[in-house]
Amino acid sequence: MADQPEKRGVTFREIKSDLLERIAAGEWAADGIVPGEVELAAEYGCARATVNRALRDLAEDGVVERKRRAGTRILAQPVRKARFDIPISRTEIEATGARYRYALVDRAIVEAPGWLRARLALDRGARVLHLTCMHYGDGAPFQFEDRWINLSALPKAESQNFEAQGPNEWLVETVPYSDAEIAFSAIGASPDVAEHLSCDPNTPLFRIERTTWWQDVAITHVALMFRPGHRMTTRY
Amino acid sequence: MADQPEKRGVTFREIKSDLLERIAAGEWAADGIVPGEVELAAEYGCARATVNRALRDLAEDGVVERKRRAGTRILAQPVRKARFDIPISRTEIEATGARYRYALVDRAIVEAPGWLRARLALDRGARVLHLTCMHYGDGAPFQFEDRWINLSALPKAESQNFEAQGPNEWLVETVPYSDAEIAFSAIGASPDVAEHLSCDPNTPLFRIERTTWWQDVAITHVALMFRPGHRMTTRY
DNA sequence: ATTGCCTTTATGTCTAAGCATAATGGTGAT
DNA sequence: ATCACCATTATGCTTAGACATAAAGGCAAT
Repeated sequence: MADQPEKRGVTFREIKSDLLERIAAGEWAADGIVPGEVELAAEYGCARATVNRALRDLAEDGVVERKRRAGTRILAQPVRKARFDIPISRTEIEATGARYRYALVDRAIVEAPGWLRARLALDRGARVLHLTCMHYGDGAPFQFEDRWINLSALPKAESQNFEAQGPNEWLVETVPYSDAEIAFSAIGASPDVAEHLSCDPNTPLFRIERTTWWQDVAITHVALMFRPGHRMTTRY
Repeated sequence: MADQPEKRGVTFREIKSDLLERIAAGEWAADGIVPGEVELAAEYGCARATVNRALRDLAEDGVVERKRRAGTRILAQPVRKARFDIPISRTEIEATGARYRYALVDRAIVEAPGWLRARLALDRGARVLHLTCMHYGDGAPFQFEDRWINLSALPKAESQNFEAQGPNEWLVETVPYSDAEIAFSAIGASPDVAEHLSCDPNTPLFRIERTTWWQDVAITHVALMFRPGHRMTTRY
């Protein structure tokens, strides 16, 4: 049923898509366990590493689940995994061909409010830099940024005025590769945000919140509110 | 600078995180090109395949970009890639420990409206199945589902009444592995949706829209409106 | 100057073989 | 019966070597 006796080896892509078809056809639906790598390699007439690569790919796509010794199990209800690019606002705007403009709205050094202390695991009385900024595309409001930077983790931020360059870009340059937690949600525009985005208060806005760590110490927390009607899209 | 002369081989994970550190430290920031695989393999004292695995992983994470012959380039403004699990509502609700309940609100076979024809590339006068459903967690409204199914692509759907099983689960069983486009946005609750989600009209709701194809023919389009305050979270 | 071809080169992938590791299931002692 | 330990086994990872392929850059003919 799956026989590719090419002289040149079978590719892991071929194996992957063949396996996908066979899974979709329900070939192993019974107990949900796929034959072992050795068996599949024999069947496809290739090395085990090639089957391994195909199965590893399928596992990354969320089609199967692999556990040592237990074998490769087909997920009954595949958890499809969508991938999103998280661009910085300049890139996102310029990708549409629009002219990007940045503006600092407000800058203040304050004691971290309770909700932020909890979120970033800060000490009582920790000082944070609070920035609010606007990002425009072709002059029209695109995104409102409400950012908090942990000054004890990133004292350099205190000497930045963020008038010319947005904190997002500065942070990407300064702390480029960090861990992050990201959350998507909807929120009504507060009067202040509504003003900046030129919309009515309580207009539903798409919001991204992101908390960023570097080696387990919290660096920054940001809420990004997009102009009304913004859609974030991907294919998978 | 990077010297792991262990007797047992260096792992690709070690190489990956070491490379990340070196990239973050700006070691090759100048022209943005990382040494070739052979060179790195010599430096780490491991096989090229191991370096390859590490670099491939970094490329998948959006840290570097790899091109044949051209080498491995560090992305100046790394497009970080977040991965989201797209669960079906039953799974999502049961994962919180809540009791799941499904209800069909409405079912009708209609001519596809213009916006849907455009989106799914349907012929004029194409018939579609329009379903609206509710998903509850511990009796409380969780998600409102507004689904359209292309009957010419999936005639089997017509004989389903969807009273006991939601269309999402049925589709996952029936057309398991398909292509999809997904979009996140915010929208105000329509009076109808507000009623079902027990909230006020115009309450900001997080919305997921998904269009699904199987072999280039559109199967279904769905809009999922979540209860107020819903957050969709991931780490990366 | 432009076009087309050819060489070089770095990544992409496959093979064959081996050791590592985690989970399972059985065995034996208490 | 219970629990600690050990053997088994499927996946996870590394090695060393080879061929494939795409892209860059140079060379040559137009």
